[in-house]
Amino acid sequence: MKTYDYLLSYGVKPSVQRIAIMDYLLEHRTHPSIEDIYLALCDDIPTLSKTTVYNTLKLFVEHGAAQMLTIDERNVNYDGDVSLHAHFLCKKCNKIYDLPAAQEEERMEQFNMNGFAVQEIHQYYKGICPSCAAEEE
Amino acid sequence: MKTYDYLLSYGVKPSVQRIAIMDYLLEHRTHPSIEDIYLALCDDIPTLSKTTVYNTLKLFVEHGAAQMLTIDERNVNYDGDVSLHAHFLCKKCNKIYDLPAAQEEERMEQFNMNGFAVQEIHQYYKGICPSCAAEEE
DNA sequence: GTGCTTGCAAATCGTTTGCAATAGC
DNA sequence: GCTATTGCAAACGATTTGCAAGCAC
Repeated sequence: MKTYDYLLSYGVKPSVQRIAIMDYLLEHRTHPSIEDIYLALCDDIPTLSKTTVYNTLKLFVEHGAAQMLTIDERNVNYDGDVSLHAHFLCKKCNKIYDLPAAQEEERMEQFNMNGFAVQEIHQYYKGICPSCAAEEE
Repeated sequence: MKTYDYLLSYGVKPSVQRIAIMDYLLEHRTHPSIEDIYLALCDDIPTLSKTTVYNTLKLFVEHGAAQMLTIDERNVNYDGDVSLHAHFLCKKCNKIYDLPAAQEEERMEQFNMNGFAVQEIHQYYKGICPSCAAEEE
C-alpha cells in the first residue's frame, strides 16, 4: 500500500511532510526520536521544520498511526508499528529493540473488570543487549 | 526499620535531606515527581534545593533504593516500592496507580537466553481510572 | 583538613506556543 | 478565497552543570 493511502486509512490527510515522516517510520524500525527524524529528512526536505515533525507525530499518535515510547527518560521515541509488542532499551548503546509481547488479553479484561479502562499497554525491558554484551568480553 | 538504617542497607549514606526524601517516598505511594517532592519538603527543610532532590533520587536509583518511572512523558516519577508491580496512568487525572504485575520469570529467562540481559522490567498501562470513569457518567 | 554533600545561579536542551507565510481544494 | 498546514522565532520548563559554601568524620 502506498503511504498516501496508508495515512488516509488512519484518517490523516496526507502531505509531502507527513508522507516523508511516515515513510521514515515504516522503513526504519529503529524507534527514532524527533531529532533523528528531523535530521534524516532535512536533506530531502530542506525547508522542514522541527515544529512540523512534532506536530505530525502528535497527529499520528492521536490517529493511532504511530506509537509513542517513553522507555528512555532522555527523550521520547516513536514507533510506526502499532501492533502489541515489547521493547528493550540497552543501557549501554541506548538502542531500542523489539521483542515479542506477553499475552495481555486476560490481564486487560481483569483490569477493565476492576474499573481501569486500559487503552494502551507498554512493556519495557532495560538491560544490556547481545551486541554490547559481546563487546564486554 | 528506621529510614536511617534503611538507607544504609542500600549502601546510601544518610543525611537529613536523604532521610526526608526517602521518608516521603515510603509514606506517599503516589509516585511523586521531583517537583512534588520538592514542594512537599520545602516547609520542613526551607533551605532544600531542587538540585539536591535531583541528586538524591539519582543516587537512590543507582543504589536500587527507588525506581524511576517513565510512564508519563511530561515528567519522570519516582517509586520507593522497588518490588515488581505494574503501573496505570490515568490520561484524565494523570494519577499513577499500582497494579499487580504479570509473572515475568519465564519471559526473563527466555530473553536472557536470547542474549538480552534484562535488568529492569516496566509494565505500563494507560487509560481512564475508575474514579474518572465514574465522573464521566 | 579532607572529602563528600548541599544549594544557588546559570546554562542547556527538548518541547510548546504565537503567529505569519504558504499550499491545497 | 477559505481553511488547514507549515515553519520560524520566541517562550517555556524540566534537568544538568559549575562552583562555592557547609558539614562530618
